Amino acid sequence: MPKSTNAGRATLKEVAELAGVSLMTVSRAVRHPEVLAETTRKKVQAAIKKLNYIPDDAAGDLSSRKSTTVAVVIPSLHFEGHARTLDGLSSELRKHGLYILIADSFYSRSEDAELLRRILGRRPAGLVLINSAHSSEGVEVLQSAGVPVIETWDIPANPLDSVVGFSHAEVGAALTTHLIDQGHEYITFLGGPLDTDPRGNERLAGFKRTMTERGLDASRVVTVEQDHLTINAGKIGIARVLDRFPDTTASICLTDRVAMGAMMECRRRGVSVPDDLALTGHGDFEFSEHLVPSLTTTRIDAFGIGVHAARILHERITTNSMNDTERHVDVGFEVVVRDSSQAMRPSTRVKQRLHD
Amino acid sequence: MPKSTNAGRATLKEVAELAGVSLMTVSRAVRHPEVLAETTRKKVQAAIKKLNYIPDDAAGDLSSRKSTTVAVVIPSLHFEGHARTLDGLSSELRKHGLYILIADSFYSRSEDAELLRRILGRRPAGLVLINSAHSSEGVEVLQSAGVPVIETWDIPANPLDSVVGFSHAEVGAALTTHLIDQGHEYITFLGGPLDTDPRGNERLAGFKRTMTERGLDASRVVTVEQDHLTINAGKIGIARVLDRFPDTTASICLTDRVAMGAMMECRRRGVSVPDDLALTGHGDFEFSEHLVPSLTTTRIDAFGIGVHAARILHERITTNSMNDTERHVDVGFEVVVRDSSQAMRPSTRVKQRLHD
DNA sequence: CTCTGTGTTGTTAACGTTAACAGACAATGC
DNA sequence: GCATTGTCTGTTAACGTTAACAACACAGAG
Repeated sequence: MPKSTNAGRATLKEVAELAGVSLMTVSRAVRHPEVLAETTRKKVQAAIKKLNYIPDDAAGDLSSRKSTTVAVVIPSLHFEGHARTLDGLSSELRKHGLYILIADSFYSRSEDAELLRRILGRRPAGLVLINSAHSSEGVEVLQSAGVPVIETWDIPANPLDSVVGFSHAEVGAALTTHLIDQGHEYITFLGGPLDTDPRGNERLAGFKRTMTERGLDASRVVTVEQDHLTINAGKIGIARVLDRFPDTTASICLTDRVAMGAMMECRRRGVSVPDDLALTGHGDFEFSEHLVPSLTTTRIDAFGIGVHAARILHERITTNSMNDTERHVDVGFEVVVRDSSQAMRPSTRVKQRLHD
Repeated sequence: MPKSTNAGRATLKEVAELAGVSLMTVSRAVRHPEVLAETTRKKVQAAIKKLNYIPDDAAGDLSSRKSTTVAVVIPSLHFEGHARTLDGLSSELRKHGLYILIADSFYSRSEDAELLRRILGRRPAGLVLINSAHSSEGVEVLQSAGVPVIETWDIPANPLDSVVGFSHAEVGAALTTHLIDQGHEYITFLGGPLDTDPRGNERLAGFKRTMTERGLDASRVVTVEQDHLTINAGKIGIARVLDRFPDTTASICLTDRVAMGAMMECRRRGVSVPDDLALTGHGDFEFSEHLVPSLTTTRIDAFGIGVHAARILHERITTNSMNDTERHVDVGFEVVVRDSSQAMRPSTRVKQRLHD
C-alpha cells in the first residue's frame, strides 16, 4: 500500500515510478496519449490501471491556470423548470469536461454576497445564475468576479453580463390577451408575495398593461403572503378571488402550481373550470396537461435555456473574444391553450363511464 | 491592476506585499484571525478588502490535504424527493464549509464507472449516492475510492459503506395491508419497467408477499414500458388495469406521479375514485394532498435523509473512527391515508356550488 | 559524414496555498 | 539578572499537477 497522504490514492509520481518513466510522460499518457510511442503508452497505461490512478483535477487546474468547474446559483430545486435547466447545462457542459458546482441560495438575501464569495473561492470558470436576484453587495462581488456570468430565466433591465431568458412581461401580456380574446372582461391576477418576486411582478405588469390597453379593469389583483408559488397558495388565493371579486370569469395564476391549487379548490367548491371560471398558469409543468381540465399555460424551453447558457459559457471561456451577437438570447415562450381557458369542446368533456 | 495570471484575482502574495507582512500572516488573517496582534490583523484585513481577495480553496485543499467538496450522484432532479434530499444535504454541509458537486447520472449504465472516476478526480471528501444503482465496474471504483460513500433512499442488501434509507418492501407491504384492511381483495399493482428499477421491484415484492400472506391473488401486476414513473405512465397504465383486470377495486401505483395520472384518467373515464377504484401512490409529492380526491401515499422524510447523510459524512470525515452505530440508518416512512383509498366521508365530498 | 528535422522523453519552475518549525521579542519567575 | 515562558510573525518545504523548454536518438538529405 502506498504511503501517500492523499487518502491512499495513487499520484503521478507513483505511476511514473512503477512504469519507469518521468512524471510528464504519465501526464501525457492521460491527456495526450497520441504523442507517446506505443510501447511507452502501453507501459504507462498498465501502471495507471494497476494503481487505479485518477488524476487530481484540482491540482491540474492550479497548475495549468484553467478551471473545470462552473458554479450554478439556483434559488430552489423544487421548481421543475430549474431542474430541467440544470439538466440542460449539465449535459452540455459535460461534453467539454466541465463540472457543476451547486449553490442553492434559497435563504436570506443578506447572506447573498457571502455565498457568492464562497463560491468564487472555488475559482469557477464561469457562473450561471438561475432565476436569481442579488443584493447590491452581491452584484458588486459578481462584477468583480473576473469570470463570465450568465443570468437565465429572465431578461433583466440591467444585465450583469450575458443573458439567456425571456420576457415575463410578455408572458403576462400574452395570457391576458388570450383570455380577453376568449371574451373575458373580469379577469383577476392571482400571485404570491410580489415584492420579493421581480419576475412575478413583471408578469403582473404585462397583465395590467394589456388590460388597460383593452379598456378593462386592471386593478383586480390578489396576492397570498404565506406560501410562495405553491399549490397551497393557489388554493388559498382562489378563495380570496372568489370572495373579493365574485364576478371574476377568468384568473391568471402566477405559475402552474398556483393554478393547480386554484383548480382543485374550485372543484372542491363546485365551481366549474372553465365554464364558471377560466384559469391559466405559467411554466407548463408535467402535471399541467394531465389535469382535468387540462391547464392553459406558457411553455418555456427550460432545458434549452441550460444548453444555451452552457454554449455561451463555453465559447466565452475558450475564446477570449466577447462575441456580442450571442450575449443576449431571448428564448421566447409559447402559449399552450388547453381546456382550462376555453369553452369545452365535447371531445374533451368528461367521457362516459367505461364499459357501457 | 495586478498582472496575476489568475484571472485578475488577487493572491495571498499580493495582499502580503500591500500589507507589508508575510504570506503566512495573511493566511492566518483569513483562517485564524484571533492569533494575530490586533494592529497586524487590521492592516491585513484592510489589504484584503482593498484587493478584493478571495482565497483559492482548491489550492488550500491541495496544500492542506483536505477537501471541501462532497460529490452527490443523483439520477434525476425531476423527482421532488431527490431535490429535497439535496436541500437537506446542502443546508447541513454548508455549516461545515463543504460544497456540493453534482453529478447527474441519468444516462446509460455503461458510462457509470467513467462518471464516477471523473467525479473522484475532484478529490471529494465523500460521496453521497441518491437512489442510484451501479454497474459492477462502478461498484469497484466506489470501493477503491478511499472516501466515505453514503447510499441513500434505500437499504440495499449489500451496502457499499454507510446507508441512510428505508425499506421499499415495507412500503409495498404497508400500502397493501392498508387496502386489504379497507376491504379490498382485487388489488392490482401498477408499476413502470421494473427490470431497471430495483426499488420499484422491492415494493412489488412487498405487495406480493402481503397478498399471498392474506390468501389473495398476488399476480395482478401491470407495467408500462414507455415512460418511467411519469404521470403519463399512470394514465396509460390505469387503462390497462381497467382493461385486463376489470374487477380491480384498488390499485397500488408505483409513485404519486403514476397515481395522479391514473386518477386523472379515471376522472376522464367517469370511474369514481375511491368508490369504483381506490388508489395509492408513494412519495407524498406536493400535489398529492391537494388532488381531489386527496391521495393516499407514503411519506418519506426526504430532507431528513439529506441531513442525516450530511451528519454521517461529516463525522466520518473529521473523526477517523468509524462509529458503527450510525453507519446504517433506517429513516422509516409513514402511510398517509387520504380520500383516494377510503370510503369518502361526507365532509370531503364535492361541496355544493359556491354562493347559492 | 555532417546537418537538419522529427519524434519522443526528461527537467525545471511554477500554480496558490498551508503545516511545521524557527526566530524575535517581551514579560514573568526566582 | 538570567533562564523560562508566551505571544506573535517569518521561513521553508511541501501538495499534485502542467507549461515551457531542453535533450536525445535517429532518419533522410545534401
